[in-house]
Amino acid sequence: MVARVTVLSVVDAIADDLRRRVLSGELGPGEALTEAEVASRYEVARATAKASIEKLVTEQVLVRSNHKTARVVQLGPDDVRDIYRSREYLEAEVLRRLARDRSVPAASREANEEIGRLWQAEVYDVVDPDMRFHTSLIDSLGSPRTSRMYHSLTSEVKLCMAQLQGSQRLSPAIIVAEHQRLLDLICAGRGDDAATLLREHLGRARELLVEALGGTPGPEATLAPSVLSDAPA
Amino acid sequence: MVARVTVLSVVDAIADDLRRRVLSGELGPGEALTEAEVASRYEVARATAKASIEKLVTEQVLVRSNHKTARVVQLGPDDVRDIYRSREYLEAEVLRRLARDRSVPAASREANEEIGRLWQAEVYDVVDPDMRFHTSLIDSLGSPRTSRMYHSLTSEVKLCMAQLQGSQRLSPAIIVAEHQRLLDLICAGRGDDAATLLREHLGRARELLVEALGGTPGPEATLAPSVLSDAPA
DNA sequence: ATTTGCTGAATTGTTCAGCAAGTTGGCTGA
DNA sequence: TCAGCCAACTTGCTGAACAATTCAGCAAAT
Repeated sequence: MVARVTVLSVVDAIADDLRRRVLSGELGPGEALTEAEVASRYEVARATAKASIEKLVTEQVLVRSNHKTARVVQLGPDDVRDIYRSREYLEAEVLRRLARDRSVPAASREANEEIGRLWQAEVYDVVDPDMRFHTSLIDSLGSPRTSRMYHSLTSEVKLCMAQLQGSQRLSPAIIVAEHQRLLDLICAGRGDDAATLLREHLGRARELLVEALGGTPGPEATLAPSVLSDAPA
Repeated sequence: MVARVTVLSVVDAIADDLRRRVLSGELGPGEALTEAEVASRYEVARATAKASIEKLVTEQVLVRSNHKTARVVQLGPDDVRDIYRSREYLEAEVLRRLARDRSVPAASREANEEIGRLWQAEVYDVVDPDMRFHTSLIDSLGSPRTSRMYHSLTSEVKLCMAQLQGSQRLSPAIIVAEHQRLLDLICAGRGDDAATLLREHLGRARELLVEALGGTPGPEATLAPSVLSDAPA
């Protein structure tokens, strides 16, 4: 095994900082970022600033068309629906595969326990460990490309969160219970039921986000949470 | 509908041409591409060449680490397995969704018919319409992000093909039959069976590729092609 | 014989100044 | 009111330059 250290180029370092500022809400949706501004703020040449901006454009953190100045991406209701639909597609099949092998990732268990621990703390931020729960499911497959695809979605989810700070959150109690139920279904080899529960789980979060963004709720009726019950298959 | 023309920047045009040269096999795996070479070949400034190269690096067509010269990516057996596994994950769930709605995309039908048409031609290239068959299944969902994720995989599949020109191909007859069967299963609402057949279909192509790349075949036994029969569910 | 250190060529990372082309927003004149 | 025009700003690209890094080869030291 080769030991690896990461040497950040200036371009990467600036891109990282800009990404952080967008994700933290310091740069709001639609905000303009000219190359000259970035260059002077970080005291680098315009070419360097340009490269950083273009990197974030390919990551979909910024948007820009020819000869126009880059802006922080603005996610609308349709984007949120699409992001969550794509999450469902990928994650559902992963759950089926895990259920087939009855393989419950330890990292997922731990992430869910963490949500449970900070459940009754004064201020809790459930987003981060929640994300870890889902990504650890994906990552447990050991498929770099699948993980990479899912990562591009989670980064957009984080962007959603950043763009509606202060909106009401889902109850951590429900989240923890559903996560646990997902793991149980995997352990029981019930892939279809896990996929169905995942649809409800993600669907609820999605509709909350869509509503918070001012969109009208989707047409699909909330499914009866049949698989949440403990009735044997 | 507004008429749209796409104005390619110089950077994009060069990136497109380099990509074409890699995919056509003109640039073999591991081949070096220095910024100065690209700059002089296309008669542009080095900064422009650099941007083109970096674009292809983010697309995974080229690879490069800090201060090293970019090289055409070399896909090994593990890469091929990972690419096809990821394809399976994404495409299997899409088939289930399509089957749920019994929605058979017209474009997929057409793409498969095209494979059938050039089946007995002197020289046939089945790769392109085959790709179209699969992508049209994904695209029929109308989810930009799902399509984008799948596209990143198909471009790597094309790269595989480019890197082993002359290896034996699968029989077009079998491909057409299995594609048709997939569409039939979708039409019949048998999502699970479609997903299973897809696993076999992609698995066979994958093992052929892995073998051609000198890897040892994977451990999984070939499944009995039960769903290929016409027995009712 | 293997390691170490040096050196020079090649390559990348970044800067700077500048020009052409495109966009934006405000002003003018009908 | 509003189309058209102009000026300021911004991006796309260039060419040259310099610093930092990699790499291969070779000599010296262990």
